[in-house]
Amino acid sequence: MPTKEIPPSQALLLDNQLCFDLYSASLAMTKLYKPLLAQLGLTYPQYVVMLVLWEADGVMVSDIGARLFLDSGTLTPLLKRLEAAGLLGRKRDAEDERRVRVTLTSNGRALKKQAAAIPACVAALAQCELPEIRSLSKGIKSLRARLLS
Amino acid sequence: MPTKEIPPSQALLLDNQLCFDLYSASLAMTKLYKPLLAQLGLTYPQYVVMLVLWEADGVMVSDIGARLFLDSGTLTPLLKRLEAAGLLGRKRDAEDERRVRVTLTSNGRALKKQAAAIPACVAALAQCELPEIRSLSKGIKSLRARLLS
DNA sequence: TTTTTTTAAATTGTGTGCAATTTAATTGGA
DNA sequence: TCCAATTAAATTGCACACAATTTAAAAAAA
Repeated sequence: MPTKEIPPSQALLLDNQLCFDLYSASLAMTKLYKPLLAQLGLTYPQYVVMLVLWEADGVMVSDIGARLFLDSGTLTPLLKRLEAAGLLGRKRDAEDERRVRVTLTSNGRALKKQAAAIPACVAALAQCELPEIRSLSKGIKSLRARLLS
Repeated sequence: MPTKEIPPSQALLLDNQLCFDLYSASLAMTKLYKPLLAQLGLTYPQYVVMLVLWEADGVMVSDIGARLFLDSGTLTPLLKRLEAAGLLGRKRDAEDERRVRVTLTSNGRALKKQAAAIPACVAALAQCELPEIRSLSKGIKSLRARLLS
């Protein structure tokens, strides 16, 4: 069985880099989403921010960052674009003026209905069955947890 | 067994998006590589370009793009930075002046020795055993092939 | 209470990704 | 042969990611 160590001569082969599998598959996934999200006027990172807000509206920028593993340097300009698009509002918290609370507008909430069809559409385009998705998802989440620890 | 379809009410939950697992794990992986690659003066995308060239030197920009699924809009400025760093040279092909051939310098070839330790180092930091890496890699490569088809 | 430290966002600067366009060279017909 | 498609890089413009710094506010310490 192929469980031997990788010889040094093959350690740097591109095809042996799990990092590149993740990197290239993530970019390929984003390309698949692009035409679907374009119909909603969203980029992929904007879409995942909307996913967070559709689950829990009225959260702080830092809460979104903790959920998505992104910092304010990424989120602040992205949230400003979503605000300019009329999908959400940003307001300093009265309790703690350091924090900024993000709240969906009615347009932002309404967009969820249009997004509802996307996951099934992507699974179909990717020719993915549910068991494979579950298995891959579990393995990648487990890896991610160790990468971030 | 948990093989039932996902109900519509859960289809948009962030934790059910394989795309986000890939996206966040890829970014986490890049963060793990960053301090290691900083010692070589490389970013992560620059590193994968060097992996390609260490396998096959003297290839065209389009060959690198085909291998990495990246276009000239991404590669041209990246290759210019690697050229400015003294790791490679870019020269118009005499056979076909549209094409640009990329060739490692002696410094670029020498850097491979310093990079040799990186894969094992990453696997250790990620607390990854070889069977898990192989299994994940196989599953993600298979998915990527369908995403790009 | 006053000062120091910590914290949350925002800002700045660099390096990707990629769509769309441009430039220049090659190819493939009329 | 000449000229219209095609092709390979480069260029332009926009949107991330993220390190490093800044700003302002809250919390902790002296």
